Amino acid sequence: MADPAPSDSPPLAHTKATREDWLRAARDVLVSDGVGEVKILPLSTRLGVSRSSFYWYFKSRTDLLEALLAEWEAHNTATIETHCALPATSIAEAVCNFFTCFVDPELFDQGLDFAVREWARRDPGVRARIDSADARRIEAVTAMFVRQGYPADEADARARILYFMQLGYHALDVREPMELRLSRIEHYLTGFTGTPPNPAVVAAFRARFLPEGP
Amino acid sequence: MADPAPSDSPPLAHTKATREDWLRAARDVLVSDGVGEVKILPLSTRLGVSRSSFYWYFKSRTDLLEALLAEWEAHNTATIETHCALPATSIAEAVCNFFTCFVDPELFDQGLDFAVREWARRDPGVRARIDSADARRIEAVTAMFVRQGYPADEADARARILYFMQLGYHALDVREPMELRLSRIEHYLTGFTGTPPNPAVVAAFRARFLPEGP
DNA sequence: GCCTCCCTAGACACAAATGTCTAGACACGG
DNA sequence: CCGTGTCTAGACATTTGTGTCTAGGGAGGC
Repeated sequence: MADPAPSDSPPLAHTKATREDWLRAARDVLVSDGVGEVKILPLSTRLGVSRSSFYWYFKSRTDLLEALLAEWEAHNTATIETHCALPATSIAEAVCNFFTCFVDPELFDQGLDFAVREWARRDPGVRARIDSADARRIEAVTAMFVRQGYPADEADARARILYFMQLGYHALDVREPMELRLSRIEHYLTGFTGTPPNPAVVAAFRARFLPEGP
Repeated sequence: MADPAPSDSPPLAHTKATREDWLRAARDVLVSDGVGEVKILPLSTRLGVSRSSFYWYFKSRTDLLEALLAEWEAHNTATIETHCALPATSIAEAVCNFFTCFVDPELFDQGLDFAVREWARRDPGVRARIDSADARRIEAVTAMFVRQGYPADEADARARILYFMQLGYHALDVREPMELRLSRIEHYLTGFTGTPPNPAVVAAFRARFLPEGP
């Protein structure tokens, strides 16, 4: 995707690695190996380019990392906020909207989120930024429960259970087939909302993520 | 704890850094900075010892890491299993027993658990070991719900919500005063078990972790 | 057809880490 | 009091990473 990338700087023919290439490669390594492994020499090897070309696009390694952080900051939190704000006729439907973020990797990049979280454990600056991101996300989920009629303190507790549980799921790096994952949804919804969900809502959610049924 | 460590090898007077010292220092770095930063040279500096002394106690860096992993494997999962198996007269009490693991850092080392989890993202061997640890833990929590009368499938879903949520809480690295944390406990218990808890159980749990009340 | 601007390669200097080897210090037992 | 076993220091060779500087190649504008 985005191969010709006709954004604003048309990549000259003899440009072997664009700024986006460096960023993408760095992001991949950040996710799979952690900040500590985001190193210029290996990246240059992977891109088949001289190491010194890097310094044309970035001032230093720190500069590259800052760019990655900005990318994360712009994408993930916004996704959660918009999905929590989506109109819903019941709490079950609202929670399903929330789930949607985490089912579609295009919407919420779990790997990136966790890599940044790990990074934050060592870097106070990153820590501060992720703290405010978490606060905004929990606030969005709480507001969702409040809109569906929950009292403020209960909404707060349920928002935390829901958001923390979702993070925990990713912390474990669970890899199970969508069918198994969806099979638990009634019980999950009951647990999260306090009341059994309307079967129609469950069916709609299932249908959205299991296009082909037997 | 275990300061004199009169196990089998009495540390000679001129021994500047014991095997335990190396392990402890390595564990600290693993928790705070990740596997990638567990390096012999910095450890030796921190211990005020020559780098080469390390090779007396350990074959290599890998050897040290394996020792750390064994330590984790022995401690954390066992703690959860025993606490889930504790006798309880209600589900609320049982869940409180589970919570106890995560309130007392002596029982369950959250930092170490997360460091290993992060490590597992890059090392398939570690990944396999943490997978089986997670399976055992979830099994223990599920059994706890089943013993309190929940049907198998509901117990499974509730166990996951509870365990994943707890991990998510640590993933966020939440740092809030115990009082605030305990203030949400009624709602948490209601959410996790499906029914409001007996006030006596809540009071007992609060009293255990807030010794001095106003 | 030449000039300029964007981008790249390669060399230099240097820092940090790993692992190996040799010599030796220190306590304890005979 | 002297050897042996336990631990440590320092030097060597090697690898991998960072950042800087200089020379130059290629595409497009004039």
